[in-house]
Amino acid sequence: MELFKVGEIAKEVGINVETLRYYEKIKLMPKPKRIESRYRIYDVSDLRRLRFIVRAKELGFTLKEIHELLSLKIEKSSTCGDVKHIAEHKLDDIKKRISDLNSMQNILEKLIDQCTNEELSTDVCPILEVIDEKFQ
Amino acid sequence: MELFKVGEIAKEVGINVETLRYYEKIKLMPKPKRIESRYRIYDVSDLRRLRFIVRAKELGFTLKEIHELLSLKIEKSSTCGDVKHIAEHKLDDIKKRISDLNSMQNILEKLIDQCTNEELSTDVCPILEVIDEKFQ
DNA sequence: ATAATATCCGTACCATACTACGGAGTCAAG
DNA sequence: CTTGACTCCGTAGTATGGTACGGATATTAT
Repeated sequence: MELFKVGEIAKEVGINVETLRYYEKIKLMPKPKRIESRYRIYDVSDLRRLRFIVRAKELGFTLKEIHELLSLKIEKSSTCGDVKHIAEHKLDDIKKRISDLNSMQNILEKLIDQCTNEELSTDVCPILEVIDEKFQ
Repeated sequence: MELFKVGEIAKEVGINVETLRYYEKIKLMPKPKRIESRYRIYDVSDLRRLRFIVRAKELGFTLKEIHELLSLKIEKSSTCGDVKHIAEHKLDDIKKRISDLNSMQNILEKLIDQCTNEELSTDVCPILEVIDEKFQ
């Protein structure tokens, strides 16, 4: 069983120690076990959770949203409906994000292609075509 | 030709007037024309740009990144290579985002399905499987 | 065994992205 | 023709998500 001190796990995921303490403070990360010296000790499940947090942040989710995503689990039969409801909401949001990112991808590919072919300049913003694809 | 006062265009895209003034201050939005009273007057191209900004923000891009995306245009042949380079970078980032969001989508769909079938509880976080998909 | 490095904690500071305030001028409706 | 809503501007305050500081212990390397 692999264990990490705070500096080790922080380095592993590319954040710094203070940030990890901050995540603990706001309850995004659970309080870890301590050894006699009061040093924090993390295990692989902490590493997994932390990796998710870091990547979800890069994907543009707020810490609050990440917390909600991590809370999506069926703990008692009574909360099953709630979980489903929230998950459907998140799913909807994610589908829209994917769709809009796909539009951006298309535009960027077109733009790169134009650049490659040394086409003549335009004074417009190609990226704004994303909006044209989306609205009307 | 449709024209808007600051309050009208702000309402149209769902931000408030101060935010729009802020975007102008940081040069994310261009300085608009003024009528005699010094009131700002916006047109449809401003609306288009503003809609892009708002959605890109929701997608998790910072205002700086949005500025870069909006600056991606071929103005002189000399900048063509630069534009291509930046666009390729952005494209790469966007592709990775889409891929990870797809993972999340799969997990959420599975979770919703489990909820629908009233399956038994688990004390784990289903969403963390996203990480398992990514790191072998 | 002692120096360098890591961790502890609380608190203060920082950047980004707004949001509110307040006094003055402008415009539109009754 | 005035009253209420809108806009002007600068400046100050707020929320989120960290980052830095600094003195005290703990651990590790030489």
